[in-house]
Amino acid sequence: MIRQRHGEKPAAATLRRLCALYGRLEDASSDGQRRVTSFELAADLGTSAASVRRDISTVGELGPSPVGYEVEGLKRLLAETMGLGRTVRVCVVGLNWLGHALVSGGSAGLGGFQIVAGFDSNTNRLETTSSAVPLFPSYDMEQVVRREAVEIALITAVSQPAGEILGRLSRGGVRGVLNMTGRSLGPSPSGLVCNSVAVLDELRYLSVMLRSEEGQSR
Amino acid sequence: MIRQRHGEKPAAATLRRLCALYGRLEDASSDGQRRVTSFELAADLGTSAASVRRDISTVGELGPSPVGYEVEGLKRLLAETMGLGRTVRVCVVGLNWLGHALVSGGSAGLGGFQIVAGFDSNTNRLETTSSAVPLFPSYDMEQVVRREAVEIALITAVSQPAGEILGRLSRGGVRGVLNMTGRSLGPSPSGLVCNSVAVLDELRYLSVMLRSEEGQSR
DNA sequence: ATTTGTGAACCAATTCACAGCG
DNA sequence: CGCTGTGAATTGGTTCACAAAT
Repeated sequence: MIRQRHGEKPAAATLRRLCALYGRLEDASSDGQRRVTSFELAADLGTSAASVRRDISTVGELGPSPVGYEVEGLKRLLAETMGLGRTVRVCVVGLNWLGHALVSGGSAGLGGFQIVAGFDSNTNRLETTSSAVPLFPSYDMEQVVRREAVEIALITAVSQPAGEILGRLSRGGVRGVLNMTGRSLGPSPSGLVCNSVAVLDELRYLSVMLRSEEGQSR
Repeated sequence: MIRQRHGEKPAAATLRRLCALYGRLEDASSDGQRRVTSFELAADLGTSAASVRRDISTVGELGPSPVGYEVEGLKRLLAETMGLGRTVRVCVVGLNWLGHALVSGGSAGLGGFQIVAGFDSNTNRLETTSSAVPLFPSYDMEQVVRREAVEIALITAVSQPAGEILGRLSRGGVRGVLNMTGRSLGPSPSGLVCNSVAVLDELRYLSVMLRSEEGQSR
């Protein structure tokens, strides 16, 4: 009972939330949950129920019923329309504390994203780092990512010229980059999509929210 | 030449961007940069110059000049109006790969946020973990965070009842939580602000963006 | 010449409120 | 009843375009 939907592509903000929703469904699924209402999902995701329903409706519909969404069905619908669910090969660039943690943890807790290589320009560090995945010096990056068919790079640190690194990745066939350095990487080569997650910015935002609700009830 | 601004409080989206902007200014400052234009900032932050100017104008103004913003002045303005710049004491809850990396790295790279304690309910792990900060069992959480005056908790993992952990933190005086577990923590006790950063969701979003620009030019 | 600050116009996204259904 | 799906209304956010300043 999955009806695919009208051609209107979902807006950016909606896509982002649908990704979070998909994650929540994986959890619910592995917890053995069968059905889930828009209200429960909204509470978990920190949105409104109306928003959850609206988001889902942009991508398909599962038939109105007074009983909520069927977890597996909804998960499958999202996986199909958004191309999720398959395994994606990723690499880690920069073996500082974060990069080190990622490669030593292997791909545990990374869902369908599989770490297949780690890079650092400091060759000493390549030897002293314990890792669950093979490590390479940065000058081999282009060849290794091509050979290993890496789709996405997690960048945790860059020494000096970020453009150089992005170039190597792009030429090696990488198409997406997640910038975790907290600093700008400069302009991306065309064909390379670049996102960023900045823990530090998030902490700052949290701290200003605390400051601004100093006095009042809520 | 800092004129403080009208009482209209900045919108949420704007505040978030201003936090990122503040980070960029710290970088520029330590790189010895003197002045910076809205165009440069926009390129670094991935927004438009108009948006940068609008954001800044919600918080004050530094007098129009054909020469850009003075880095130190703007940084100071943001620090004052948003309460940034001071040192904030934080703790780490859960010593999995990420928590371990955070406590062993000390507060390096965390800007003005200082890690003062780590917690885990597994007492074995407390002994086997190398750390730059003192570690405690979870049942001491309430007392330790009170004693150490912790303002914000970074949660990297929870064993079973998340509500229990949030309760201890809140009773101990913690006012903000950054959820890095990738899973919902359930309802927060009142008075506890909870944000989340989900690397996995970000990776998913990146992967759907790649899929959806498979065929076309841009 | 350039770059800021800002009305005004525009576009996007969220919420409201309710019809429809099991 | 309780829950979904969705027009309509509303709120929020971004861009445009230009006056002011230097």
